[in-house]
Parts: sequence; structure tokens; C-alpha cells
Amino acid sequence: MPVPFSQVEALLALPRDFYERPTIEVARDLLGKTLIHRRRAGRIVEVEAYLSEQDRAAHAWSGRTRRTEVLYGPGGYCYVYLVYGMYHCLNVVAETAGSPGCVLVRALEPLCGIETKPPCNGPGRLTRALGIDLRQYGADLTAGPLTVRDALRPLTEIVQTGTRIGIRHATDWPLRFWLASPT
DNA sequence: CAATAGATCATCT
DNA sequence: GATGATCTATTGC
Repeated sequence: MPVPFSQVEALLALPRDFYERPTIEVARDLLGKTLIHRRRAGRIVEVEAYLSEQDRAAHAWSGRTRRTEVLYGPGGYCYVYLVYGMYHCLNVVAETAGSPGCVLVRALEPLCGIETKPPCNGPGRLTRALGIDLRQYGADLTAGPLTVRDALRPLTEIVQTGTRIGIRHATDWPLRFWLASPT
């Protein structure tokens, strides 16, 4: 593995304050941060922001239901759901209680514990690579086996912005952010 | 290459 | 009963 686990384990988890801000800021700031599940870790390189009831593409668009319940709680918790019957998607709840913003984590750069045979870019492959499923629904990302921690190293890439992928509504909103090497 | 179909199930109507 | 914030395999140029 490129990075020993002890090195990512030493990173500090992001505090609740980090998440309880506008969703778009949280999305951009998550880039470069370290996602750890048990002994597997990756560097976040692509995310998408999903806003509240105004965002037709967001699950919260149809209001508060059993599935979206965690989105209405405080920030810093994990929102996982199953798409197309076989893939899980990992989201980070943003904003304070009552405001259902969240950030979909779309791609990781493997750091340790991850078999890179199947790449871990794409929300479905990412959760499979980390071993995440519906059991982590509602998990606290500031403590426990599933955490988001500080960046391992400063950003050397630039943040690019574009439209979200794989959705049927609000397809032209520039809410997708990813890291790219400077040209 | 690009386009498309199929897998498969929790959640919502 | 319909619908996906997906991915893979397969078909057709």
C-alpha cells in the first residue's frame, strides 16, 4: 500500500462545525480530505452537492421520509442508500438540523487497504471498495469506524466545477466538484 | 470505439 | 407496482 495505515489513523477527524455550513462550501472543502472505514482509507477527489427541497435532483426534494430522515438531523452523519437494487451511495450530511443538504462522495484516490483491481471512482464502486452498505446509515462521521479526517497533504491540484452526473432533474446545476492537476 | 440492455431491491405512490 | 444520485457486459458500427 502507498501509505501505512498508522499514518492515516493519526489524522484528526473533522469536527461537527465543519459540516454545519452551507452544503456547497462543505462539498468543496471535502476535496482532498481522508475517508476511513475500518482499515481502509482513500483521498476524496470528487463530490456532488445536493441541496434541500429546492433541488429537484435531491432525495430531500420529496420531503421528509423514512429514508431521508438523517438528512434532517445535524451535520456530520452518514447518509447511505441503495440505488438500482445493487449499489450503495455514500453521502455526508451537511448543514444544521432541519436543513437537509448533503454531499455525495463520488470518487477516491486509494491510500491504503483498498484493492485497486476495480477502480474506486464512481459512487457504487467506492462503497464496494470500502465495504460500506446500509448498516452505516446514520453513522457519526466525527467518531467511530467510519470517519472523515484531515487531508494527508496539502492540495496540489485545482478544484474544477461542473454539472452533476446520472440524474434526471436539475441536470444543469454546477454542483459537482473534483480535483484535477493544474495545466 | 459508442450505444444499450440487464441486473435487482429499498423506498415511495 | 414503479422508480432510480449505477455498473458491467454485450451488441453493433
